[in-house]
Amino acid sequence: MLDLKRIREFPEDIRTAIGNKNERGDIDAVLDVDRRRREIIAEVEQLKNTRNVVSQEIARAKKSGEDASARIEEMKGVSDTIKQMDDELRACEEQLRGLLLLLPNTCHPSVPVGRSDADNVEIRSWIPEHSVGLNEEAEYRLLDHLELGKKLGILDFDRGAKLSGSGFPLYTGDGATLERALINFMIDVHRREHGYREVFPPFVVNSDSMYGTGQLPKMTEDMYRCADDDLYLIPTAEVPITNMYRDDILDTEQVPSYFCGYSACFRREAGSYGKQTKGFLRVHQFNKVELVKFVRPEQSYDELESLVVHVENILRLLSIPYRVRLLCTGDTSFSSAKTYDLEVWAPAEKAWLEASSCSNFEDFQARRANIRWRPDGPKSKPEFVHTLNGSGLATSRLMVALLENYQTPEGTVIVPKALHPYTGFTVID
RNA sequence: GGAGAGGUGGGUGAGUGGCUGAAACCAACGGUUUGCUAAACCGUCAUAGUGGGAAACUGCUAUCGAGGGUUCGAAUCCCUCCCUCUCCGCCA
Repeated sequence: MLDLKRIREFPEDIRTAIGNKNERGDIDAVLDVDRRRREIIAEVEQLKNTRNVVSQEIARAKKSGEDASARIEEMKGVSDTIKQMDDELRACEEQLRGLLLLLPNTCHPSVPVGRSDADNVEIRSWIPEHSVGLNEEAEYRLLDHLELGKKLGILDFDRGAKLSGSGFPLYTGDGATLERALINFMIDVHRREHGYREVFPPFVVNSDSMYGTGQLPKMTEDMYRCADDDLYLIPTAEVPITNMYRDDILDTEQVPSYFCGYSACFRREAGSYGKQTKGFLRVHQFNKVELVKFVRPEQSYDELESLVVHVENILRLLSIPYRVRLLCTGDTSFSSAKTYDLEVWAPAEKAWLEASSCSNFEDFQARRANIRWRPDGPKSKPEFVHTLNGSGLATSRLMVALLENYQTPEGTVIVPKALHPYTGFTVID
């Protein structure tokens, strides 16, 4: 949610910023409703003041045995008017909130203005020595992850589809173990090396939580919902972890706080059939380790840089080629002010696959979820924190890159060294 | 699923129609005292909206789980909903 005062003060800037994001938002409506709202407030509060004062007089009069019936009669009318105006005010505020919830975050000035993926900017890349197929052809035909999965008996998309539908992967044997190893490995690195506190969140949340991080009201179509209980399956652990502190005021020393957590992630991916749907490239359920930070506003951009480095570190430890891209305004998501994507190289696909997205939301989510802190000790006035998160990382795309990069000419897959303590085996054959 | 209890400020917890934005205690913060630590004492100690002011600050309004009702006036009475806890049943 954007700051209403800021919209009042700089409506043109906001309009431009929203346009740059390929979004729309009715700034005029916001300003109109807000003006109307403040008019009503001025009037109704005057009346309430009168009512309070006169009620005191009535109390006093009654105590001393005077007749107060004239004033009581008068206040009946005042109360009725107040009731009407309160209704009108509530309607205004609901309308205003509805409008504000639909406005996207604005991008940071360092984000390049652009319309699509083509305008994203590569920041850096990292290619380990053993990599094949990035610039040169491999000496043998590379199998893609589907072929490898089938050949090695570690992925069974057909049976996954039988159980749940397409896009619900089934891992079997060493594939299941490898998946679990990846998750544990990543969490351990983040908690041991990078200073994140581990949480294991619920995988379903209520609608307040979904509003808090910005999935609702715009992304309704993309979420699985348990209608009987009005609960939603989380699309990312970002939702429960960020909402841990919804409606809270954090102490000075609680900021910054860093959390990492595993969750299964559920996405309906409505309307995306036909693109890149094979195997792991687009699924309805996947596993992800998420990083979430609650930080001091003035440090949030430094925190974004370190967040990206933490994710990169996982890929380096696994020795998987990747590149970091800064998303342009048009490609930056609704809630984000600045986003870096990390893409892993899949040599058989000959494609970069998005495996992580690291974003600074500034105070956009904090404002929606009402997450504040006291910047300067217990007496100081609460301010909104800045929130950030990044996938650290999603295993589905990572698994594709891992299998394809670590395959041998014989069609087996070497397990990266870093995972050996977690798998207990060093090769999948 | 059945039965019951309860939701008040950072915490505990008083408060059944007006003098209660809310006692008291604890925690926290500032200070006094004190060889040091501790103790004692004094003071401060919610949030939001809206207006005035350059600002420090200040007026008003709202808020005792949420919403509605009764009333001149509601933390307090009535209704609906939500949540938490306990016991029983069922189950991993």
